[in-house]
Amino acid sequence: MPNKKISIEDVARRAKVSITTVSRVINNVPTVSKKNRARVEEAIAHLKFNPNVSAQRLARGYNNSIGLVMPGYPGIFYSFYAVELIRGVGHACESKRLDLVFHITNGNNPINTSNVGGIIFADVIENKKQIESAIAMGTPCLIINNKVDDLNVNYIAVDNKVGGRIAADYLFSLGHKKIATITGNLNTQAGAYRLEGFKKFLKEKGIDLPEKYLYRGDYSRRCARAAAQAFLELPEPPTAIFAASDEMALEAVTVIMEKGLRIPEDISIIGFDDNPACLFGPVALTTIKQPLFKMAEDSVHLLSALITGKSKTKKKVILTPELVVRESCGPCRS
Amino acid sequence: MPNKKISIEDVARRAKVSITTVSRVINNVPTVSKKNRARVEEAIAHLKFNPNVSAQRLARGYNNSIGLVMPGYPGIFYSFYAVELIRGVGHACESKRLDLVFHITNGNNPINTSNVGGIIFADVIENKKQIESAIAMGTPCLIINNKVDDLNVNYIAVDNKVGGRIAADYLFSLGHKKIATITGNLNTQAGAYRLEGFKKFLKEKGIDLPEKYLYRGDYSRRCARAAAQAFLELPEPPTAIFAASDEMALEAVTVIMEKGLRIPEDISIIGFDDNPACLFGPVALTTIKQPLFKMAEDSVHLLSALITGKSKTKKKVILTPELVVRESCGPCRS
DNA sequence: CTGAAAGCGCTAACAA
DNA sequence: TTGTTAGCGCTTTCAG
Repeated sequence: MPNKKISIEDVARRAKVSITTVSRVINNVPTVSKKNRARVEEAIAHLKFNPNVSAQRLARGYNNSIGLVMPGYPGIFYSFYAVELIRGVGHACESKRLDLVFHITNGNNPINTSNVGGIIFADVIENKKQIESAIAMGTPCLIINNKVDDLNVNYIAVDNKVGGRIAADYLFSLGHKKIATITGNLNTQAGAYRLEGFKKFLKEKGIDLPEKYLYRGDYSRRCARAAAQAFLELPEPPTAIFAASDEMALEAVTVIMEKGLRIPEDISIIGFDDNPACLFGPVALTTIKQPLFKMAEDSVHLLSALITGKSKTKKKVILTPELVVRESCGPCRS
Repeated sequence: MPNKKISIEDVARRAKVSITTVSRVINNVPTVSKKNRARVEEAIAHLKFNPNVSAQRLARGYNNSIGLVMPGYPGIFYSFYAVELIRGVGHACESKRLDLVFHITNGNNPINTSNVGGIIFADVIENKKQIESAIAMGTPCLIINNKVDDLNVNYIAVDNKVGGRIAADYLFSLGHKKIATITGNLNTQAGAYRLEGFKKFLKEKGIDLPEKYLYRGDYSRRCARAAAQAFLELPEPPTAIFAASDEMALEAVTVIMEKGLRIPEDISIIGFDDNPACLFGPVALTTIKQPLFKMAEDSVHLLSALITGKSKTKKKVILTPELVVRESCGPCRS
């Protein structure tokens, strides 16, 4: 079960140098003669030597691998959100040659921080103590997509309130007054803030958001379907709908078209995310774009700087989402 | 940048025992007196001690973490396939308290096997040498969803030929003769085998699969859309379509309904995967189910047994996919 | 049931 | 430019 054990010593013996020299070659330390370097490289190649990472980490006293902690609630993996983060963090780690240690958490299992240099928390759901304890251990932490100001921790988040606001603003500018929304999971900050920004703008314009136009969803297609059906059965159906995710918007589109209504002529619909799936289906979806992939990549770079000590101060980055106009919204006709 | 350093020694000091005893407590070695165990546990809790994983691994000479290597071609993360594997492997590792080291590979970057106990390769695309070299290093390897008999390596795969066959059989049993298919990426074994099984069955029944009914896709919605459009424009459109993934099937459904045709009355369609998304949309999708999540979980268990030496022999597991009948296929009417 | 001591494979002063 | 040596924090014989 242990791996074959070709150690730095074997390499040193074959190259007829000290292990220090081998170590220098491994670590690209310049002060090695051309001749010795060549010999060492030959030996490494010949023996198919790979340094023992555990030994390196132990000796160095630090560890540059990155932990990614993903909340494990049902359905999260079917969200564009989760996939983009995994993809972004994964690619960034690969290109920086950092090990990515992936965890799915239920919020309770404590994380042994000793085998990662830092941790990226993808959203915060029921696992604040986890974060607190990681911070207490002195591990650099970074939270994605949640403003967590009370913990004094690094975060990169999108301004979801502004996102909700932009959606409302756009629909309003098109002349809509009867505007409904399918929210995300309101236990997530994203869900709650999008609704908040959305509602606030409407209120400023003197538009009411009655209960019947407010469907509390959870980002799932199931909810979106139920919501859309409910809206359409209303005596006064909305003329526009804001869905807190593209997935939900797409499902609403399907329901609406099943009923024989047209988009955007009869109903306008706007999503959130800028999921590539927006481009497919019967109508290209207008949406609010949030740079998930980039956030994920940036997180790795930032955390990496924190781990290596290149960056010392707490970073709090807020990105602004933007409107992407496609075909699913049109002027209000009624 | 290094973590705070509370070591086993600090714990020993506080508990007034030797570090050996502390080690025993950490590792649940039974031969520790109740009294000492309690003292050590108190000290561990008080000091918030976490064993240094790198030191443990170095001392033990092995490492029970699991590497998951995912091919990095564009679009893979938008597949149900990839997500299910990540989810399944992730959950299994979490429940076995194994570290999961996640890699996205382009096939070239060699993998340093020294920091994982074993590796799961999620499919094999252009990275056979990687696998070979991991095997050569003595690292237990397991391949998901590819029969790779020439490498004498462990695998868990679904029988894709049978899957394709089941699809053809079902459509044929419904009376269809004009059957088209949208294939997956034919560079993947899954894509190629599904087509092969599908074609073979048809041939056995004396049914031809003309070029016009064969669209070489890549699992993307884009392809599916193009394929469906092409089929519908044919002078003699097919009465049934087999799509090599549910995603593609779903997109085809959308296209077909956009044209005003009904499913399954005008065209039957069957997918592959049993993606939960099958249940949504205008018509519940009939599909071929493959147990991706379970395969992923099983992979972890199997690999773990291989790593710890509990299992010695090569395992080659072939799972059979099964038909899931829902609403998208009906009898041939023409 | 307990502890002393010898490494695990590597890095990083320090000396040469 | 090189090599010697002392650890990094833990596990694991081996005595006691």
